[in-house]
Amino acid sequence: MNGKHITKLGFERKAIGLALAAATAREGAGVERGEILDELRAVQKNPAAYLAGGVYAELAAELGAQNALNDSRQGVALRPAPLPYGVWGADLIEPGARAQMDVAMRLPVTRAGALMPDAHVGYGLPIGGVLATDNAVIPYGVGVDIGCSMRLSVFPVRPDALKVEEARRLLLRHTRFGAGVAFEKREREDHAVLHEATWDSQPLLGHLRDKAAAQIGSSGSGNHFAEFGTLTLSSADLGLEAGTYLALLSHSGSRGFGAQVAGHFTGLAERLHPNLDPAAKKLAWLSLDAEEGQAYWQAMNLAGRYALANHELIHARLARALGVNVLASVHNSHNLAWKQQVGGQQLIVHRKGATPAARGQLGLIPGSMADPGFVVRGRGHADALASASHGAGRQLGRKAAANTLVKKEVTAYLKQRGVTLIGGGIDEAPQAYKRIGDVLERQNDLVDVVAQFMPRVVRMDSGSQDI
DNA sequence: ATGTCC
Repeated sequence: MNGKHITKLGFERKAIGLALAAATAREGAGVERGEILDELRAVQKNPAAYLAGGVYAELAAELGAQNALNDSRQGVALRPAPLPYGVWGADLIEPGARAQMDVAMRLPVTRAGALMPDAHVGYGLPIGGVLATDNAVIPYGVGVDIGCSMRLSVFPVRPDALKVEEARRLLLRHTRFGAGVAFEKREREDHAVLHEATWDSQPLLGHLRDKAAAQIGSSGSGNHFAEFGTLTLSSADLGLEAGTYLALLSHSGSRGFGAQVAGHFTGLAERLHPNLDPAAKKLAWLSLDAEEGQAYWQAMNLAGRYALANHELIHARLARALGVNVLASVHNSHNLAWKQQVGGQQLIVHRKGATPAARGQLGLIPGSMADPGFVVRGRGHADALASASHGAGRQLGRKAAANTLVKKEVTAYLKQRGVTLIGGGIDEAPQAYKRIGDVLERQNDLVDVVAQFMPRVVRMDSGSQDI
């Protein structure tokens, strides 16, 4: 047992020494390390129960004092009722997602919020949730896949000039999917984001730098995809004439790097709020006045830039393989927090599966693997905190989709729309998603449609059950 | 979302 074991449990300042002393005493009494660690966790969870006496009494007293200090500083009581918030497409949103948003609107740090029409249940804040807080950032208000984002490239190529077989070959050769997937050293591509000084600013980031370098330019699993399709512009926009174009659309995030940053900081936030109402446990926040909050903010923004760099490498590789230059491109992050003016005050606006939609801002809202996606322009709706949905949103959870959808029906849906799929799981089937037309209709005061993108050849990771 | 505990 050493200081590393203790600090890993989250003990801080004077509690580190006291925990170490108690652990050493227990070791001397012949207790196994695993059991001692369990005891330390129990003391941490409920210090009051150990105050009366015994080897952990001093530690319990110190933890109690630290908790009281944290509580008085940060305020852990929830409001008795949620602050009011706007809901777009209430008829499309399951009660569980509303209940999660209600809890978020009761946090003492919350000032405003909104729920987008693609909303569904997530960890902590629902997917499709927008939450504005005062000087505090909530790691699970951003989500596990920090910086998850979209990118569209439009090519100077007629859509039918790229044959299905060729598109398949290009995607298979130039994209890489799957949890844990990385590139061998000789295959790796470089990017300026890997050389930022930010990596040296925190031990955690320094530790994750190699993983980030190995995974840059890859696409991950779940709902991530890269697809060739047809972009239709009914009138001139994006610097392009009206017409149809070959385009590439990708959905990708910050891979293992971002996931580990999210896990580290949400754990830290939970430990800093031991007395937070259990209903809001996954909404534990970090104050931006504290070192921890500043460290998360720095790591989160690095993960955001890293995720966008992933897209850049994927698009550059495919454009190179096609032998063309990109005519126009659009990108946006939809899992991130921003400093934003809300009602004359600067707040921290978390978007967890929500597209930034300030007035005039371009964004991308995909439909499903076999339904159209849309290039949109924000209308800057104040009550939506200048946001929109980030897609169609799930109407079936992964398990429900795997249990209820039939492979034959999914294949028929793809065939009917002329979509070729590489990989993809039944849990990502179009039928597992809300109808994108319904979702767009519910937010026509949040965004205007600029162009439509119909997928033709789609690559995803293989899910639990293939299609 | 991630090889599901740095």
